[in-house]
Amino acid sequence: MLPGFLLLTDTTNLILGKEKETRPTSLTDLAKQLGLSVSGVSRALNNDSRISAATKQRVQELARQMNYQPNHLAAGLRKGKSKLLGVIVPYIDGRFFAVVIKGIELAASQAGFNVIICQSNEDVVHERQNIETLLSAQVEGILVSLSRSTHDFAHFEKVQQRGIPLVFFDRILLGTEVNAVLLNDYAGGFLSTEHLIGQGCRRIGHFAGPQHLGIYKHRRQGYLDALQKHGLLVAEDLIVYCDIMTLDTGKQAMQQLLQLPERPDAIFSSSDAAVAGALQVVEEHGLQVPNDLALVGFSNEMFTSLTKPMLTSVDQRCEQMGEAAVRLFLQLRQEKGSAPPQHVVLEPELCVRASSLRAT
Amino acid sequence: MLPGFLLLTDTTNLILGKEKETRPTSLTDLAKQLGLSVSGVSRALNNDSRISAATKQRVQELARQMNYQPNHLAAGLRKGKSKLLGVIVPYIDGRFFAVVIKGIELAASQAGFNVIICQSNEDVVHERQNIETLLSAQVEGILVSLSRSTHDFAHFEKVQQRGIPLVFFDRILLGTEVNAVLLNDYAGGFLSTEHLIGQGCRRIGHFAGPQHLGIYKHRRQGYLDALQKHGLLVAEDLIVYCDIMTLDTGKQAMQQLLQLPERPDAIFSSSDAAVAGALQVVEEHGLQVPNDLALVGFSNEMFTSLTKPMLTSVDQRCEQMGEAAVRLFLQLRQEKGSAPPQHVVLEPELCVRASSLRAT
DNA sequence: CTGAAAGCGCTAACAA
DNA sequence: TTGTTAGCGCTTTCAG
Repeated sequence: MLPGFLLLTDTTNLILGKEKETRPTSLTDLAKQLGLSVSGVSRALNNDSRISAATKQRVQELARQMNYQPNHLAAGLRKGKSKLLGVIVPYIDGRFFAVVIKGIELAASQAGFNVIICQSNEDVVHERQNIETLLSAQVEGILVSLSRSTHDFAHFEKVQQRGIPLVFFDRILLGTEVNAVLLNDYAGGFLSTEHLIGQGCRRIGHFAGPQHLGIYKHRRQGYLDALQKHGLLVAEDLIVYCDIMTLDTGKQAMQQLLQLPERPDAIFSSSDAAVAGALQVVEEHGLQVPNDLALVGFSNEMFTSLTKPMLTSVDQRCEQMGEAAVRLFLQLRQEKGSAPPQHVVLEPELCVRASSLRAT
Repeated sequence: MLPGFLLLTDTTNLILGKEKETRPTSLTDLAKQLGLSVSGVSRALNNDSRISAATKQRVQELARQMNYQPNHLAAGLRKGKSKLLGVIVPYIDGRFFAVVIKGIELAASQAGFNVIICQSNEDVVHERQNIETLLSAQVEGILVSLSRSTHDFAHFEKVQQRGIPLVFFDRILLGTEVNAVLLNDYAGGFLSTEHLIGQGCRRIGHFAGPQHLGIYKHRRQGYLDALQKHGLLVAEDLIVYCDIMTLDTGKQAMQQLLQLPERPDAIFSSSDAAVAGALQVVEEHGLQVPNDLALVGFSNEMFTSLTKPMLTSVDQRCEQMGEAAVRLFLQLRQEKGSAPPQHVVLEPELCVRASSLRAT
């Protein structure tokens, strides 16, 4: 065994205080000390207009001294407002959702909300359970990105009936009228493809994701329309449909396209991971990226700058998406559910890197 | 009284329901409907031993029908238990914390806890504020990974005084006795360095992080001890201290070491990002990895499998760390703060890849 | 086996 | 300007 543990517990100036288990100070405690009523104290602390500056002073002074901490549970119960915001994501590791959540937490805390995070693990059963959990926690709103296995809407109706604002982001169900923050995935597909065409590519392949999810469907449509606009033929055999988009499925997809009698000279992939896999396969075949075959991915993952060549990719504005979702929630809360559902659409940015920049 | 209950059982295929804003069903509502007392209903739902199976049946039946949702705020207020667990991390994007949080959320939800996430943004001022927020939210415990700018402990004492379990993970302050879940960073440094020595490297450089953080200090110590054990000289000019560890600081550090009269033949870096930067620089200098210069990073980031050559790295058991932190919290809650502070230490795993595997 | 009543800590009518 | 009172929804004694 290595001798390293000792280092972990070296100098100790005894900080852990188990002296006195103090119950948190309550309004009642303060009131007693001051010879005031609880409501008076409450008002003083909430800076109510009709309380003398002098008493406010006194109260706030003592509150600080006695280390008073308001009890949000109690206030929430009374006011019917928990100041809690629920978030459901398929998973939390992975850059996209992590950054979206960063944006959510930032915007929410600015508005005085705490954020409760749930993961559905891409499983609709979990997702249903998450909804229950969040409703029990009395959240004032729910932000959701759907699990991959969600095909119906029933469990969200309960939320709507309660009049709790519900905002979807990124992943929504096609054919539902809901409030949502979305990336313009169509534009992402269109721009990427047009960029490749501009680089002189003529046989552009596509790695497509599951088409019941709007994001993948739209990326594909953008791709198709760009081809059409520039008078290029759409060849269905150049499109590979992947159920999930990973490094490995990207490899397989690339293998498949390289078998074709006439191989593609570019790929627009709906995922960065898949395109990273493709890169490996292409090089194994002795082809040059980007000159023999150009690559564009989607999501602008961190690793796109670490491969060689670096990968061109579409940035999804993750952090803005989180912020926008919170803003939409705050707005819905004002409107008390009277407005029709709306979509906030963010525009993607094409980050051009070496994998699609041909020598001219 | 609202006549709205009936609507709840209506078949509604309207997707956006703005028909009727129904107040959530309460215990009182159920009690009235059943001709029972609230306490009876409460007991039935909590499966209390001294209630007839028959009534339990009846109650639970109606509860489901009326879509009853327990109010955790109210229960929490009454019982003094919120079933909320607070988490403070420096930031949430970046694989390490994201995965730790995944582990936390998983373990916590299994124990019936909801997780409130806060980001300190590496700022001690934020961190203090996060503590206030979480205390107000009446969390039953707090899991923290310190911000980079935290050098004192004052804001945590308040938490201890309240008797709220406090568990640190990964980043702790040296010289404090606290409950913590840690990686054996020392072993990580030791194993990495020994591995490089085993590959025939003799001048091994090190990218060191800020030494007031235990993690970086221990990694460096492991490195030093491994050198010593194998009779290699420690050269201080082979160690570069980086304030933050990014791709760019890694590049700079590598530049610096390549200027030396006698350049290193390996690097053990405290960070993957930095070692990825180093890789780029090394290749610009026309050197071969790993034969001219071998590389080992730390954290086992996803991109370590995407560079060429792939990067050897130390896996930190992120998900286990999250789980372990929750378990420790649950245990402390049982013990009511009578036990001395303890450290749970997880063993790292060296994931050997091409960047450190020399041809034999 | 079940009911009545008290109260968690806070806010907001209504009084004074 | 302050106090009184009631109650948010739930659990939990204490009595039946």
